[in-house]
Amino acid sequence: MDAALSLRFFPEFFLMSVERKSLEQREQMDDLSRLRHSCAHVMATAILRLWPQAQLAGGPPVENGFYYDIALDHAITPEDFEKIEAEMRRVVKANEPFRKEVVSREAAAELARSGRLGALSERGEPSRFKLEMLDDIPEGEEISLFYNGDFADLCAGPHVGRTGNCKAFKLLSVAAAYFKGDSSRESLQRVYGTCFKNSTALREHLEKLEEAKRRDHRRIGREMDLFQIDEAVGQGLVLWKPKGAVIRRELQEFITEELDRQGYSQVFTPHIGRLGLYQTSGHYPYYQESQYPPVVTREALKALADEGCSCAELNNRLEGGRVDGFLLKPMNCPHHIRIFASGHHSYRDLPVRLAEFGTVYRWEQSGELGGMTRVRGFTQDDAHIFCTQDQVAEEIRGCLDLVKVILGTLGMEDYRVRLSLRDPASDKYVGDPANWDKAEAALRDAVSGLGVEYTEELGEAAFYGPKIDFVVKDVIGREWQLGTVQVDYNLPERFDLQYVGSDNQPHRPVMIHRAPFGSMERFAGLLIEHFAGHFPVWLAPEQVRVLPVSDKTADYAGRVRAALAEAGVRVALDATADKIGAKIRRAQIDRTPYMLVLGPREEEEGTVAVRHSRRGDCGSPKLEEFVAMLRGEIDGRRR
RNA sequence: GCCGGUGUAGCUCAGGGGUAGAGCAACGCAUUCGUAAUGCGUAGGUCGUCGGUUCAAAUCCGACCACCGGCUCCA
Repeated sequence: MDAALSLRFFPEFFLMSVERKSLEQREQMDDLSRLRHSCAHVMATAILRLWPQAQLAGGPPVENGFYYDIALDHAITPEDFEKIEAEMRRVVKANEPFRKEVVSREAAAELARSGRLGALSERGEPSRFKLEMLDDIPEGEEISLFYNGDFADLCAGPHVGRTGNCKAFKLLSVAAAYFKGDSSRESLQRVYGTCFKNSTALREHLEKLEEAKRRDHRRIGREMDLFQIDEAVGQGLVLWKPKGAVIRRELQEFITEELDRQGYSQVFTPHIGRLGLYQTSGHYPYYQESQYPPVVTREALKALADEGCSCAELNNRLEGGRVDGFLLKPMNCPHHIRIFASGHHSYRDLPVRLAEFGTVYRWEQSGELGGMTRVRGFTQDDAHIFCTQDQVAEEIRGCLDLVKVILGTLGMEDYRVRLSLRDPASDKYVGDPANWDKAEAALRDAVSGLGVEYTEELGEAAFYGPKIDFVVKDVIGREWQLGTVQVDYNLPERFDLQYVGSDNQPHRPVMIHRAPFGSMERFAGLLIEHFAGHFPVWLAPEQVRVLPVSDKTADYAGRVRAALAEAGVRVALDATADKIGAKIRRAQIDRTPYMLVLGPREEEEGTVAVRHSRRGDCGSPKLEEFVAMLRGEIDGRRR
């Protein structure tokens, strides 16, 4: 439900592994994917030479490489990589041709039963995964095998000509993956590797991975002292430290200005709400798994104790929502809805737009937590719009404009837009189908007017309404949902919301959930990576650092610092006895955008020697000129 | 939650059954210096936690916790 601002995550490799490609798509598979797919076979060949009993599942190419899923009693570790790679090099050197053979379903099944598929020879054990994968191939589709040397695999291809083409490869990691992505099935070892046309391209890719590590928001967050996640406080709970808090404050001010411009009303609501509120909304008890357990009142606890209620019974009643208490809010909409519901509304009052930086809590699985992008408590730049069906289109346009302005100002242009529509064949959706048609048309209309590419995904809508998501990639290529705009026909119904129309009759308003950042935590994390910590001046925790060349200009440096502070600039003074080179190096490492080098020359002329952390030497303007220039850059939120 | 890996000073890391190591950062002293590291010195750690084996555990074993990668999930 709400989803409003659900933080969704679609690993591309997962999609690729479960999607069945059409024949045409396979034909079009680009050269690099083909090469990587072949390299996966080379790796499988090598692994089977080392461990002939290995059972292979699937081994497709993925965005930056390939993997192969393997069941094996020996746990493959990075220490094995060298051994496997050495064996792979032998396979490559042998330059075996990839040979395709189209076979009947029965012939393939026979080979799988004899253990010959995904193997170097017949084995005592059947190729159990291949057998099942064979069953998944639709009737009528061609069934083909690929051979290289002794290795035979069930595979639709296509492949490169010979193993000798896979020259530049490297194994990267090993991880677990469930067979067919089903957590109730066997857990397999997934060995990841990458392959390029030549060693130069491979080296460049590996350097890119190293660079990505340096940009990782967890690393930069620590280096720049922006935030921490403290074991003593709790997993997935972010502490914004003073410097990180500056960034968040600036972002919130920025968005608040935009909201004021667009006619939003700001509200504040508490972090908790009564269980009944969430029973009305439908979030409790159905989504208990992803919530912190309720805060039960003393009275309720005492009554249960007096009754001699057992722990098991208490658990039952809690799960059934039969114990009174409060919930840490998993979303903000119910609170906002109650504000809307507190008064009568004429159609003339609509739309009502209630905005809040609202902090919500969700019990994410421990294995899913990480950095700022997946946490258990986060603040959404949330708002709920209550409007008539006729106003939906216009409101959606406004929401998208907002997202676009925000991402544009920050220069985050590398996102994709996903339009999630209902599955016409399903009947799980609430609301009038005619209204759905209108809402979907309005969303499509708005998003196509945005001037960015988008994909329509049927069946991806929430049951309560269609939505638009802005998805960006982090530094290691994982996709994260940021901004979202969602239409909701469900909650107005559940809370029996009404307004009086021009016909003097009660009508049901439509709700729109939207959050341009998604959450402050996730957004800040991705922003850190986007800028590699080199924030534009308006966001930088420390905007200017004053660097006297020696103690002789300490007084002048002090006056410059004071003048800047007076002008509302976040400025620091490096009064250490270090040489100027060391001071510059330190400011550079701290990613302070502007450094002012002040020596006798500047003091005499009333100037400042300006150095920018990325642009280098920017000349020596008069102090007043620099202040004016800086204020313009800050106030204009220029990048 | 699942599989695997990791956990030694604030950070990056070495070491490894017998008194805990380096570089950077911090602190002190000297240096007063012009665009990415001045020199010398000082201080800093129950080696993630708990338990076991041992004369002796940071080191070996087990459990737990946290982090990293992936899987699953994500109203």
